[in-house]
Amino acid sequence: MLSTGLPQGAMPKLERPGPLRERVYEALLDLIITRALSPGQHLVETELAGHLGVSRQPVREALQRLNTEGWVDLRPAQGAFVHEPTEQEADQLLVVRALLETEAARLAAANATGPGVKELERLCAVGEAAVEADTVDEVVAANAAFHAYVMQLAGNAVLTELAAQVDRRVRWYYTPVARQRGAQSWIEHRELIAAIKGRDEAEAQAVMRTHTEHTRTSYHQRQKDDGKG
Amino acid sequence: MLSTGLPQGAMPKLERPGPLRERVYEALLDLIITRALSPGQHLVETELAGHLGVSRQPVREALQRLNTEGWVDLRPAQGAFVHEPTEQEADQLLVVRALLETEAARLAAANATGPGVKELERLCAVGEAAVEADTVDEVVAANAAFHAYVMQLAGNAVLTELAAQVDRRVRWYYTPVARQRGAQSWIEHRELIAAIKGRDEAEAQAVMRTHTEHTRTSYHQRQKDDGKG
DNA sequence: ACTCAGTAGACTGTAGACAAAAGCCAATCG
DNA sequence: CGATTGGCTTTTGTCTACAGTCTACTGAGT
Repeated sequence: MLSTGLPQGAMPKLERPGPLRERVYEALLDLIITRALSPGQHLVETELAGHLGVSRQPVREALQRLNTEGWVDLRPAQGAFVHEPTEQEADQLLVVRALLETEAARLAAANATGPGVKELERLCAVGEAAVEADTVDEVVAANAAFHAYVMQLAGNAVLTELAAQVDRRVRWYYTPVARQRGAQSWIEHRELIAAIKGRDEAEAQAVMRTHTEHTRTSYHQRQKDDGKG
Repeated sequence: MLSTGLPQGAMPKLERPGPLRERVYEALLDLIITRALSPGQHLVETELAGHLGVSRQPVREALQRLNTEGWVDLRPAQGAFVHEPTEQEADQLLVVRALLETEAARLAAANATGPGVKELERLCAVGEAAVEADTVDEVVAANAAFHAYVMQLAGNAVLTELAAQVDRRVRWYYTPVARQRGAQSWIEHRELIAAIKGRDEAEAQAVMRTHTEHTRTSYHQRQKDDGKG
């Protein structure tokens, strides 16, 4: 029992810098996602280390983790290259993402609670406001938050972990498309909330499948537009 | 053009040792799966390094990869501990595995080819022979090979990658159970082959779902049996 | 007898140095 | 003129050393 009488909530959780490799990992991942490092680019350990002000070791560890997660390709005795996404791979990622999200929607409907639905509605409102304001970054963020919360409601940590990885990579390919179907997307989110609220697993599953399928179609449409533009 | 007249097929592909971290990774993973390293055990870098005859660095890199894949827990400034599987986590893994395998079955049915079905039948025969001979290790291996080939027929590399990871972890929990339902399992495999051969996506999906569900039930049954002892 | 401070040990986290492998370019020979 | 071989440069792969941090034990004080 603590006898200090310190207010529990006020503990500032004094920030530990945490392992360097973590921060290097996040820094590099950010650089890749924002296209500051373009696909196919050769990443030299000493350069990155010097640029980030650390030694080679944390850089190496970060690169290896990025390798296992598919962000960079690590060719033996030659170095790290930013992964080059292919059309085929993008499609496969979308298929898997659809699968995981659909299952999450079903489980969310099965486990739905009052507060959970309430939070979903709040997140949805945030997203709709962002669409109204036409602020792309916030729309993307709100979309991610909404899907993440559905995933959380599913209550399956393994599923969540996998979906997080797949989602980030999908979003890497998909960011330019986000704007195109802003409004329609949030209408479908509303439908999903209704299904979850009614604890209708089949309906939630169907809605999410349609939703992700629309995203996939939108992506392919974008590809065609780029081709002719 | 090679003018040396060397026989092309006879090139022994002289084995490159490959990166040390890879071999350390495989060695450690093997030790974990075979329970030579028991769950919760504290892994000391210097010990492992000395025991394997290498320096700490490759060991570190291997441990970090094992960490991202969920085999060990890496507590900061304290070291690596072999992950301790919980009942809940096992169930969640089985759910995800069922999901991935079911989708693979559907895709395999969609993409089925003559040679592919033929190979499935061959693998199934191998498995049935192993069951007949009652050689546990071979049954497990044949089962893994069969499911891996179904996955390959699905033709989705991302799905394959994820399923491989999940499968290995499931099998870690599940190995002691494998023996119990040897025969029934291969009957269901035959049903799956029939569905794929007929290119009936819905049927393949349903069969695989039932199949994985049986595995899950079997696992829980085993848990109860262990409990009563 | 119990609690708490102080201290010593062990292990990880990070940095720097050395050695080996792969790619590249130029010079040489057919 | 083309192909090959040799050396050179660059980059990774590995090892050793040092500093920071956490844990556990010991000993005194209440």
